[in-house]
Amino acid sequence: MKKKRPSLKDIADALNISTTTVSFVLNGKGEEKKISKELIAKVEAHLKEINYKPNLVARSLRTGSTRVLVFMVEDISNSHFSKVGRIIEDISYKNDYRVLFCSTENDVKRTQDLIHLFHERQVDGFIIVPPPGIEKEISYLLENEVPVVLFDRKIPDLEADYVIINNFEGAKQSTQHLIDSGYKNIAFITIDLDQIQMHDREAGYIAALEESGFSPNILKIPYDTSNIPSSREKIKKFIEKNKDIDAIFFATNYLSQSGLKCIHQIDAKLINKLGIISFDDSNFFEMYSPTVSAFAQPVDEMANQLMKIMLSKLKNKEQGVPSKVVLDGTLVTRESSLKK
Amino acid sequence: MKKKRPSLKDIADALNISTTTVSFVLNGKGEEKKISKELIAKVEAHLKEINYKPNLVARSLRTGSTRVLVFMVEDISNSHFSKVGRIIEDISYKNDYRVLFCSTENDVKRTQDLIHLFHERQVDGFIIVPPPGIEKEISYLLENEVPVVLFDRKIPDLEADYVIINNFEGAKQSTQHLIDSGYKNIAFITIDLDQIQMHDREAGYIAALEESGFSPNILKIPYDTSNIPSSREKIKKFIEKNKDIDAIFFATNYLSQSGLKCIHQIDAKLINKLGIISFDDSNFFEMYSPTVSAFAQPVDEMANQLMKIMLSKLKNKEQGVPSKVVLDGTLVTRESSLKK
DNA sequence: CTGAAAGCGCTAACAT
DNA sequence: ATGTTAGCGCTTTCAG
Repeated sequence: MKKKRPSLKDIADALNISTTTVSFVLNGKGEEKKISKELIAKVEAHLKEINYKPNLVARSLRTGSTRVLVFMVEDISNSHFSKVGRIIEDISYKNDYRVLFCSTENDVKRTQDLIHLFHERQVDGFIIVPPPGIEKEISYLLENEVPVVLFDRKIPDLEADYVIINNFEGAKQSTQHLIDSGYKNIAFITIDLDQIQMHDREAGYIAALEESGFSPNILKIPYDTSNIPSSREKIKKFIEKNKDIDAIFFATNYLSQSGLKCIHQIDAKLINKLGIISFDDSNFFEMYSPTVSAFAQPVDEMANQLMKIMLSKLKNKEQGVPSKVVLDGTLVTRESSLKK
Repeated sequence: MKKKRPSLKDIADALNISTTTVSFVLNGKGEEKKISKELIAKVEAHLKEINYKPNLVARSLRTGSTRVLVFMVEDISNSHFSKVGRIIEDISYKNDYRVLFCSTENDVKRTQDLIHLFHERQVDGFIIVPPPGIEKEISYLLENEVPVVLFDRKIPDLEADYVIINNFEGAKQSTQHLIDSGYKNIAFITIDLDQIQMHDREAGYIAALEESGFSPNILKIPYDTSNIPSSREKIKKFIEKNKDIDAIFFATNYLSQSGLKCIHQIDAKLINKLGIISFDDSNFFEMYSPTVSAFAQPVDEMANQLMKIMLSKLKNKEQGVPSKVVLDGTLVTRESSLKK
C-alpha cells in the first residue's frame, strides 16, 4: 500500500480550492483571513479525515524557524540536569517550542559536533552547559545571532547570557555546616578541571576552613576517569592514607557516588564515622544509608530564569546587554553530616 | 554585526561559478562530476574561509531525507537503555546518520506526541520501546512506510520488526538461581502493567518455582507510582507482612532500587538476610552493599541487531517479512544472591 | 473572501 | 567540464 504523503497541494486539489486557503485554515488563521465558516469546516473535516500531517521541514525552510530548542548538558541522566530539563520542556511547550536533549559528556569535540549538527538543522536556540574549550563555537553562534544561554557555569571573557549559582558561597556554607557539626579534619574531593565553577567551589571550601583555623586537604581526580575504576583507586588510596580525616566534602554528586562506594569497600563501618556532604543533590542520596547531605541548586528557579532569557531573545532578535543571573542554592542536611 | 547566513548562491556568485558546481564540491562529488582539480580546491578554500554551513533543512526538503533517527525508550537515564543508545549512536554515526534520544516514560500520550513531532519533522527512522496502547501510532508509521524497529518488547498482533530478549527464560533462570542458592520462599515484585514482557517474566518465575515445588508470592505495583512514595509503601507493607520471605526477585532494575530502599528502612540488617536478584542490570548494583545480582540483557548484541535491521530498512524501501529477533541474556551473580 | 505566484536554500536532471 | 533550471512543500504578499 504505497501512500505518498499528501501535501497541501493535494488537499487543495481534492477540495478544488487554493493552497493558500488550506494553509490559512491549517494555521488557524481562517477567521483572521475572513474565510467563510463553511469552507473552514469543510477543510478541517478533510484534514482530519486524511489525518494530514504537515511537512515541517518545508515549513521551516519557508519560515526560517524550526521552533526547536536544544538543551545540552554534561549528562542528561544526572538528576540535577534532568530536573532542570523537565521544567524547560514544560515552559517551551507552552510557548510552542519543542526541546531536544543531549549530553556533552563535557567533551569539547562531541559538543562541537552537536552544536554544528543542530545549527545546520536550524534550531532556534541553545541552552548549554559549556565544557571547557568550547568558547569558539559559542562565539560563532553568538556572531550568527543564534540565541544562546549558558548555565551551570559561565565562560570568562565571553559576553554571553548565563544563569549560574554562587558556587563559592555554596561550597563555603557546606564546609561551614560540617565544621558546625563538629568535624575538624575536612577533606575536599574534586575534579581536576580548569572550570570556574570548580575553582569557586574549592575557594569556598578553603575560605570556610581558614575562618575556623583549619587547614585544607584536597584531592583532585582527572575528569576523564571519574566514572571508572582508576579514579576510585585514587579516592581509596587518599582515604586510606589520610586516616585522620573525619569528614569529606565532594565537589559533585557523581564524585560522591564514587566516593561512597570506595568508603564502603575500605570498611563497611567507615561510612558511619565519616561526615559527608555533596555539592549538587541526587535522588540517590535519599536512598543511601546513611542518607547523604547535599548543597542543592534551585532547580525551578534556574529553569525559569533560563527560559525567561531564552524566550525574550527569541522574541527580540536584537540583543541588548547579556543577562547574567547568579542564584543561591540551599543546604539540605541529612544523616551523613550529623556529628557521629 | 548582522551576518546573513551565506547560501550556496552567495558562494557561487562570489566565485563567479554556478551553484551546481558548488553543490557538487560541497558533497564531495567533484571528482565524480569531473570538475577540475583547481576549481575544486578554489571552492573548498572559499568554503573553509567563510566557514560555510549548509542549510540542512533545505537539503532535507530537497532530498526527502533528514538522515536523523530517533531512539525512544522508557527512560534514557536507565543505564540499560542508555548503553544500548550509545552503541546505536556509534553505528549510526558510521553510516552518516545522527540519532536523537528521548524518553517516553511509558506514557502513551507523550509517546504519541513524540512520534508526531519527529514524523512531521521527517526523521528517517524510529527505534522504539513501545508503551502500552501505542499500537495505532506504530501502525500509522508502518503504513506510511517509515522504518520502525521495536525493542525490549513487542506488540502482539502487529507485524513489526523487533529485537527482544527471552524474558521467560531469563526470569526462570534468575528464580532458579535463587532456588539453587538455597532460598525457599521467593517473592516476585513486579509492575502491574499489561505488557507482554512483564507477563513473561512472571510466567518464568512461576515456572521455576513450580518445578521445585515452591509456591509463588507476587506483589504488583501500579506503574505510575513506581517512583514515588506510595509504591514504596506498598513494597514495605508487603515485606513486613510476609515475614517468611527469604528472597525477592524484582522484575525491573528501578523496582529493585525502590525495593532496596524499603528493605533498608524496615531494618538496616535485613538486606543481609534476604536473597535479592533483579531483572536488568544497573551500575547502581555494583555500588550497593551488598552488590546486587541481576539478569543482564545482551546490550551490545541488541544494539547491533537493532541497527542491522534499521539500516537494511533504510536501504531497501521495500520491506519484506519483519525480522523478529529474540536474544538470550546472562545471569550476573553478585553478593546479594549468595546463601546467607 | 479566495487565488496566483514568488521564493526559502538546496540538489540533480538536462543542457551545452 | 560547468551552467540552467525545475522543483521539494510550505507561507504569504498582492491581486482580484
